[in-house]
Amino acid sequence: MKIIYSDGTVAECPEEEVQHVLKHSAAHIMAQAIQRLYPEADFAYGPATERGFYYDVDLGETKLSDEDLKKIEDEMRKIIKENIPIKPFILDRAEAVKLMHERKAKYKEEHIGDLPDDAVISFYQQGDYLDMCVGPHITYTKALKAFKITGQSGAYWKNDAKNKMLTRINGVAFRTQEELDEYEKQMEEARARDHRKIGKEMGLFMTDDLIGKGLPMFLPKGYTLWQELENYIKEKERRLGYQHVMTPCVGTVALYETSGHWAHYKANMFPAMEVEGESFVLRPMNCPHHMMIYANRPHSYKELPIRIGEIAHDFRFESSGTLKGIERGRHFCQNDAHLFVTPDQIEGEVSRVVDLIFDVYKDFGITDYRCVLSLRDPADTEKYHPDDEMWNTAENALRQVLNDIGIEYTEEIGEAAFYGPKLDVNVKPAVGAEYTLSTCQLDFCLPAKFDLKYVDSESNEKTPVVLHRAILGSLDRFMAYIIEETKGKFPVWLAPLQVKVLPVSEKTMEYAGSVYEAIDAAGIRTVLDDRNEKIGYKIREAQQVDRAPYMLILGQKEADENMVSVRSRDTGETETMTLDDFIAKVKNEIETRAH
RNA sequence: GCCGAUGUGGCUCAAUUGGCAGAGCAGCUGAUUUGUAAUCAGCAGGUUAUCGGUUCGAGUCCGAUCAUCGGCUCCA
Repeated sequence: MKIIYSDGTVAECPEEEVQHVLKHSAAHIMAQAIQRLYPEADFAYGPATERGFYYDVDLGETKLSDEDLKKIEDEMRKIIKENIPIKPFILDRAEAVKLMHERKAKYKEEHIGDLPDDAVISFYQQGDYLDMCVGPHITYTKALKAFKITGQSGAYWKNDAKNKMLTRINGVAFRTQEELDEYEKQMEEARARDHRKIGKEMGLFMTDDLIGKGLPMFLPKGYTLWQELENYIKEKERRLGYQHVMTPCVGTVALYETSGHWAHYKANMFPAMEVEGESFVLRPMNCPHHMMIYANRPHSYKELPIRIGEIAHDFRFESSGTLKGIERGRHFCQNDAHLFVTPDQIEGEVSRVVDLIFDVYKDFGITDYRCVLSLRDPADTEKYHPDDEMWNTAENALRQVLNDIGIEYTEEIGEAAFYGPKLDVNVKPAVGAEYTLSTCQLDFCLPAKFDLKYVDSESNEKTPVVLHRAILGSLDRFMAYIIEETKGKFPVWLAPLQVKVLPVSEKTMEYAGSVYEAIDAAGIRTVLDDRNEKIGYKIREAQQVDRAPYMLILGQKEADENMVSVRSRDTGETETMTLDDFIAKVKNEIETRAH
């Protein structure tokens, strides 16, 4: 595939650039189609992205329907068929501003103003369509062979909620129709493993308008899984010297004024409740509670680090548009802990937290994640606690530790908590945008606000440093993630139903009943399907709906030989063994948390 | 919150230009006694999200509200 650079050079496109150039040129072809259909359209940004491409357009009062998107798609096909040549040219800044001004391209004109002084300002002409763009692009429109408009949404100009909302039209582009078909197949599979769909199918959780939006409820099967996660992580933490506590979900406004949440986090909190002249809030996080537990009595340096953990219920007033099943609700349970350490314990403790994160990921087979060092945006004085020296110390310390541990990470500005920088571990869901699973935050701020102290070896009072960390993040979100990763086919230790006992007919019901009793008595989660149905019917439900790791097929043969036929959910194969061997096998898989 | 779309039994979906709200699965009852991904028959199940409007007549058209979905901003 030939491409043309902004200086007019034509060259064969490097293999690794092909997708990107196709997507970007598709965005231009789409823009041309939009311009033909909506001559008043003013174009903002139209880049290629990881998933596809989009163009942000100001359409004035015009609103697009799905049919309008189809019309744009049809117009794109016409443009491709016309096989229009794509030619670049370069202007100096004054000429570029003048041209954009003449064409009433006010977003492009503003964009020129944002470019550095030495920027080369290039344009691509594509028939009657002109776009300011660095390129490169395909040389003729016919080189775009496969694309699709996937939808529209709103998007703020320059990603800032204070700016005007533009219409973002999204699309995907590929080399061939086959690649496009493959993409659509993948999208369908992703939708099939969406935790909201599987959660409903399996009866893991529910929501109800009368309960309230963003407030999912865990049903018996979902709560079983939940409890396994809770027990798992608390046991891990206990062995690492964590002490678990329980604290209330409501606190005084004064508590959050002390912590600084009231100043920096109020927009994400449910409003205060006035009771008997006092103001209370549902807590958005439990850090202040743990600070007060530390402050409950004096501490010697010999006690540190002190590690306070809690499976903590928190409530956040999330924007309605951001709620998503159990991945993001207005109530959730953090796997939270606060580590109170001396300055020279920071590196060791951060390192232990990082080890714990990856140890847990290994247990769950999580391999697809991304580490981010989240820093403050110094310009955002509203969001962040104002103390440059504190921030510099904390950010440098955390960066230093990460470098010493030797993990790979990228730095992102403006992603820190209001009180300190964090290491975030991010993952991608089946549908939607990346989110944070685990986090480890370094905090020099809250301990000072709460005037926390310890006595050092020279009898001087010192302020401890606090690490905030969540390994499973929130249990809700972590559950959403493993539902999607496993498609509901949980490993035995997590499966809400571990063994389903299926008698072939009522003739073997009594034998099946005794097998069921023995499995149940062994502490394995089991159900006896005593319905008068054919074995194929029972298997189908156990496999497809319950997703039970093991099914026991019990007919006359098994009853006569006093054996069980074990059907595996994952292989579909059957093995005959004694009941004792089967129970031992399952218990072993539970204990070792086999994948 | 913002932009757009959607909302019909528990679930998945039908219902032509506005003209009698229907099917499959699940549930219940009965028959069948079954060998590795759906046995047959019958029964029951709905104020079409809610409220209002247009109309002789509204699931369908209009308005408001609520919820959900795809994004944006934000976030564990």
